[in-house]
Amino acid sequence: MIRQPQQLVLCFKQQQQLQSSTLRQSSTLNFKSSLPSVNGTCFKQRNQHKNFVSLNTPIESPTYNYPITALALPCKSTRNSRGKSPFGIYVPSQHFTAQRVKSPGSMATKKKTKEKIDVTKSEVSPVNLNEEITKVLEVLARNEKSEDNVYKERAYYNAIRTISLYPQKITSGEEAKQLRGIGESISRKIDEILSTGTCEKLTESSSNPTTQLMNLFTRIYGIGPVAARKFIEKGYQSIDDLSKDPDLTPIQRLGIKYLNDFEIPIPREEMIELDKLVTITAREIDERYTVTVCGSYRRGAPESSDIDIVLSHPDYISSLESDPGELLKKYVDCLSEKEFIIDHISSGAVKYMGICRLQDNESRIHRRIDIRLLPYDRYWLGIFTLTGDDEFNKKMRSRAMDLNMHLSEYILARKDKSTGEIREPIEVQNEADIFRSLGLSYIEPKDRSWRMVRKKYKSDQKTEKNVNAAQQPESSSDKIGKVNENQRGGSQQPEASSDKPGKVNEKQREGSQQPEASSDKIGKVNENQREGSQKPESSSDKIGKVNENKREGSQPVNSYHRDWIKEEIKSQSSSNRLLEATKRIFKWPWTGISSR
DNA sequence: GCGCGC
DNA sequence: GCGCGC
Ligand SMILES: [Mn+2]
Ligand SMILES: [Mn+2]
Repeated sequence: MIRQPQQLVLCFKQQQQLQSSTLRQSSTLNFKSSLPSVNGTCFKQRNQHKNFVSLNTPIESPTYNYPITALALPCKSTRNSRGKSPFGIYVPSQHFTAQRVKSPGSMATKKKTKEKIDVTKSEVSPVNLNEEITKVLEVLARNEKSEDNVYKERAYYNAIRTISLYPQKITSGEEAKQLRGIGESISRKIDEILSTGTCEKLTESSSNPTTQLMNLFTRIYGIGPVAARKFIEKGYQSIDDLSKDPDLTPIQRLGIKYLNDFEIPIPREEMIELDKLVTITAREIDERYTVTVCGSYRRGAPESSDIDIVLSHPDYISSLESDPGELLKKYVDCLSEKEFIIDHISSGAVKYMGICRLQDNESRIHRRIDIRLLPYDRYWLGIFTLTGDDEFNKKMRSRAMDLNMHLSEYILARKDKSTGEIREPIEVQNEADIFRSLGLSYIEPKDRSWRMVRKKYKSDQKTEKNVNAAQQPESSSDKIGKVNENQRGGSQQPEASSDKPGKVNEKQREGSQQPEASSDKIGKVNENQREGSQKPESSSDKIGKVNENKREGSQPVNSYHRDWIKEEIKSQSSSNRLLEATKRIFKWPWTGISSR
């Protein structure tokens, strides 16, 4: 029985990121399954946010008459040239893997294409010499984001990163095209920018009212591409129009209310004050709370966009019997009583999102605050994930998949080869354990900002000790003192404090204090640990006070400069091969950027 | 990439 | 399913 081509809807959410090459329109896909073998063409439909696959081969199956919603299953990224099964789809009650067919032609042309230059392989520019170009590309990237074209957005950011590192002023699109991340389309735009200062795509979009409105509306917290489009279809022309809509969700109303404040970055000085407040507040309720401010702040960024807190308590661990209870609520209530938290966006048992403000003076700006309650014994996985950035997390999880493992803030585990089932967790006592299990060299928090565009750098003095730190963030012209704070913070590795969370043993289940670091770490533990203070301590934001804070009995002031041991960089640099391998795996080596 | 809350 | 978080 011959059938018409069937459409499959591919949903890429919550699955391994699919490289744009995998998603390119007209890619031929071949599905091998319990159903007869089929293949189809991948395409994107206008005004649809999903990717479709139309089947070229007719299929006969009981599911034929049903709309088939397909999920892309974990797939090997295309950079894995061993390329087992780069694609898989899931059909309700049917489960089959699929293979992307590489046409012989495309293989041949792939071989023919010239090796692209990796700018990070040689000396990079300390400053962005091509700002004229990257500025335009940044707007184009943001436009694509508003339209929900995440792959195009990423492509632009990749290009921007390359170009901003390029050690010369680019004089032609052809020159730029030699670099990785810049292809036909962007190189053409570069020629346009060089001769006219702008490009057609930009002028076109900035004169297109719909694009402008998309950009405007998606700036509002709680309004994504879908909602924005809906509001535009209703005919709204401004935020004023929008705010009269009865269908606005409470969250979107907050988004409008605080639109201006949310776009003001949080300087690191303020982050440190916020850190102090949230740390002290937890101690006031219960000494056993552990508060760690993560996100860009932990990556050492000079500015942050919000406050990301990992909260942990020995009463909540990753066992079926353990439940989060009111641990998070109690903490949030306390912060609300202090009138620090003033509005709530969402509030669950393990994740809280809200709005806060320091009150010491009227000029304080409203800030976004996120709090995640994570199992005490999974503390380090939580820290790792919540430190990010998102691109870094994706790459790490992708790496885990390549190794047939699963990585999330809750678990690092191997998967069963045949069933794909997640097996028992791999022990994680600190962040270094995660890198080790993934076969990677240790990457410092300050080197984990893989998404954002590099802004300013000062040329670097490479130390033998820290081979990773090819560059350090340049001091933002304002504060000199901040630089030291950042650099020091960057290399500071909060690991394995004497009472660090992460390990649950019998004692702990009874709610007693933490044991010492695991034995395999002892050799690396420095003098800090032997002090055996009750709680992870912290220094204030000034280097001069570090020693002072190391004294036993001093109160933790914030979570950042906690008196944890520094992961021995020496052990990293001793394995230069591992470092080189790590850089190879991720094609974009970390460049020392600290950004939010 | 994976997970939370609505 | 959307929007958000990293
Ligand atoms: Mn953040
Ligand atoms: Mn956040």
